[in-house]
Amino acid sequence: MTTSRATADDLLRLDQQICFSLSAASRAFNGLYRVLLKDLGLTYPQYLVMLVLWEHGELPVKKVGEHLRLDSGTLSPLLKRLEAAGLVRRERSARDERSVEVRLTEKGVALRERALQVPRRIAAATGLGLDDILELRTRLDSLTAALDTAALEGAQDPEGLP
Amino acid sequence: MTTSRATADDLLRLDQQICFSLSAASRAFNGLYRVLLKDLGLTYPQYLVMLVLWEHGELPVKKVGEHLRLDSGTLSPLLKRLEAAGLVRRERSARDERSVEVRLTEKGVALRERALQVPRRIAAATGLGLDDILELRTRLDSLTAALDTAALEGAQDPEGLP
DNA sequence: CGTGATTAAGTTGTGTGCAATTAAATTGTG
DNA sequence: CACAATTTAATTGCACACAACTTAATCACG
Repeated sequence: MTTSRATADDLLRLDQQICFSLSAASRAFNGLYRVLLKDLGLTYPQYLVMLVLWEHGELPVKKVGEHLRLDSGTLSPLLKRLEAAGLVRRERSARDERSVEVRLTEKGVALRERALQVPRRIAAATGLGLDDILELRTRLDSLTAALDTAALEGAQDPEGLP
Repeated sequence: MTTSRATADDLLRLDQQICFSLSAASRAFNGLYRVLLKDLGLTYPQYLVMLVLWEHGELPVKKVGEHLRLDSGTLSPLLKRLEAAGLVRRERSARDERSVEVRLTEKGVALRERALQVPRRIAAATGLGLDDILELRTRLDSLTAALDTAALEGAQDPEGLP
């Protein structure tokens, strides 16, 4: 037990650095988006929803959730706020009354024009070139896929390791 | 107006991919930690606090917040929960009665032994080698620094761009 | 010494994020 | 057709994050 103590300690310290770095980066992004989106009256998750709607026009709540990996527990109140802000309308689908269609209002469509400047500012703030950004995105996506797989597998102890 | 439309559209789509990738990765990590930490009875932010305390032993709330970039609005209730779980004690400093010292209990110290296995599982789940992990950490840290600087500068429109 | 500025925690309010549950509609199957 | 299983939103409850504010203690400076 004493023999592997030093290594385990190192891992614990390393882990602190890794998980901290990730959550710090995430919150730093969030903070910058908060500043940039303040004028638009949007939060960062609300902006993500609007991006999806700007691209697809009209979608059931379910599809919005699939695009963003968010469930109805998060989306329902968020969409209510967007509706209260006059940016979207929610209507029960006539074809399938379980489903609720989310549709942009004129005001919601119009907001897109003002949002067009956001990505440029974000890109500038990262201090990274387009290639670096794309590479980072690729890395993050494969990391996400790996983490999801591990979580689904119940996160058993990795086999074959001491 | 029509001339730059396509480019701005592309940027908006690109932005969707980048910001989504980051928040998705962050939440995927969170989800895996949730699974791994369930046995320990800790949430991910609580685990971060415990890591800091395991390394430093005893710290005022202020210092914990500096290590993790969290303010008292987040830490006060979190520390109360850790105290209710019997993992830490909070005591007003005798030297400076504005300050509250957070100290591990015996139970809190003991929990460290069970936490030692977490980083190994996380590392295994990422599917990355130690070098890749360290490089990713470096990238994320510099990204965080850049984003913080931009946010502090009020996120003015980047100069010299159309 | 006294008073205004500063600092440290805590509190309040808003907005996610997610698990668990509920309610309603649809689908599949005998 | 009837009825169980599934699907879709919504709701509830808990735990962050963070802004804005409050309270209490300390500091700084005349």
